[in-house]
Amino acid sequence: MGLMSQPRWLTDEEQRTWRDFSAAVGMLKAHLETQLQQDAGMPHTYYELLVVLSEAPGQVMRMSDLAIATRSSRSRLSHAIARMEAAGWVRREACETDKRGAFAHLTQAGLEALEAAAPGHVEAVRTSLFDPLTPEQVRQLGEISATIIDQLTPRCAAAAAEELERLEHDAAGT
Amino acid sequence: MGLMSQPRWLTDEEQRTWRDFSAAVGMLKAHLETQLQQDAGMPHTYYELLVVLSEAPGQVMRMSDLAIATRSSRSRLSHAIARMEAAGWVRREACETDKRGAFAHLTQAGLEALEAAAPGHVEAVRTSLFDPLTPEQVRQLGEISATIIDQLTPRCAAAAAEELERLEHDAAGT
DNA sequence: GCTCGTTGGTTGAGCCCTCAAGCAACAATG
DNA sequence: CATTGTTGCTTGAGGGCTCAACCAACGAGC
Repeated sequence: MGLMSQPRWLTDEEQRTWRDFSAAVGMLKAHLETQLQQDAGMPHTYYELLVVLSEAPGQVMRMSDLAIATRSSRSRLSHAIARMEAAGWVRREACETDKRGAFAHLTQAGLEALEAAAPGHVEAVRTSLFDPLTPEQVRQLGEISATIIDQLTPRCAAAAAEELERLEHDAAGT
Repeated sequence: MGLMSQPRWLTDEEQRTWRDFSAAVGMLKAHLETQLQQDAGMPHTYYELLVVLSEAPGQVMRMSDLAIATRSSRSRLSHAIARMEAAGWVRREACETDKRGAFAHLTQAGLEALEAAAPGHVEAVRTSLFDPLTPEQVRQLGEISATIIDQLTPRCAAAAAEELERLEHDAAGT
């Protein structure tokens, strides 16, 4: 966009939609966050970590992979795993083949914490999101979400593509 | 729900929708947050405070009203206004009629900060949300959001409705 | 007037996050 | 090898949020 271009302001309709959407997302997030915090004593991000870890073969993942899978920064993951290790839900393990690496290993206590937390959380998602929406709306929400993801992914995709191209170019140059 | 009732797990379809929705919201939020932080040096919540304040007559609001209007806790607002006052965007003013009360007054610098931040933020909302969606999808998103808000409002709505009714009743009583 | 509950607002501790810096182990190059 | 850059992960500082505790000012009842 040009430096001096007029900003394309939102129409009243769009503004109303945007505010409702913001409010809905905020309320939903707050609702799920407090439910999980009160009933299971963990923030939602930790719950997601437990879910992803529990689905991994052997309940073990490289820190880096876990970060990517949960769209988390390395730093955040490091802090989070530190706290979850203190809670006894997870154990760090060294990597033999690459001594920089570290594994996060879901413990039995972690699995139990997840299993205790899951039903309440799913129920909350159901009652606050899926139950009030019609099946058609659920479908629409899925498509809308996919579109937004597509729109926002380019940066990573571009970086990845660029990376790939650079590698291929380097390879071609040799 | 009964104590021992089987949790109503999500179907694969629902699970996919939920994960996409979570991802979309997370990415959108992160995108807007970093845009605003980098271009205007403020978090999104502060931006919202500036917007609401700027729309108030005289650019002044009671702390309490501002908290309600932005769906913020009193505590959060207090901390936020403290920081925004330090940034020179807002000034606290005492209330004469109720000496407990406090006003938040948007300063000229605050208004300018908002006007500087707005175009970039709106553009970001456009390009990441409204542009990629069809008008029909925008309409759908509005309805979906309204439904979610309805579902999650009961607590506040009950209080607000009660308040309104009380006020009307008082007026009728005179 | 005094008490007692409520209301408006602030404060401090603690948690989660981000950002930038740091460090050790690897990998490629000369 | 030695060097240089990169990768995998950690750390510390600082910001924003919540929660509970707090305080002052109001207001209703005796």
